[in-house]
Amino acid sequence: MGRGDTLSENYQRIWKTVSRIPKGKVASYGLVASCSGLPRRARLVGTALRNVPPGVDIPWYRVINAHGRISLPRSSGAYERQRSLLAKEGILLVGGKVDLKRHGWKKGRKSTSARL
DNA sequence: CTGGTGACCATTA
DNA sequence: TTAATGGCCACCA
Repeated sequence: MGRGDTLSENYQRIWKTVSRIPKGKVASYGLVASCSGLPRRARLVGTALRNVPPGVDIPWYRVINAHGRISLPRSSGAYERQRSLLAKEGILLVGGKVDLKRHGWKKGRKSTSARL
């Protein structure tokens, strides 16, 4: 079987990584790229999320930019939709940004000590 | 083919 | 804080 880096395979890896982001957590495009074996390919993550097939359930809204901001036009309905879906999981935008210290996804880190 | 654009990012000024 | 720059590269006119 052809294993390599075709565009569709890269999308598959990206979608799989995004599906692993726990509820209540968020990850940056760059982190998703790295975790998918595609370092420095943050832009591809944006493209992959834009191309998620209809009907496929992927938590695309848990992906935001490295500054903790939503990477969609403020005036668009898409922005409000993402903000709403995040809020439903307890992730609120404070000053237009997500508190990454609290909601940033860290692979294999125990959430023992609670940060207030 | 070329050039512009974009759900990005780190660095520099 | 904002702005510019270079890297990355799929996609489209």
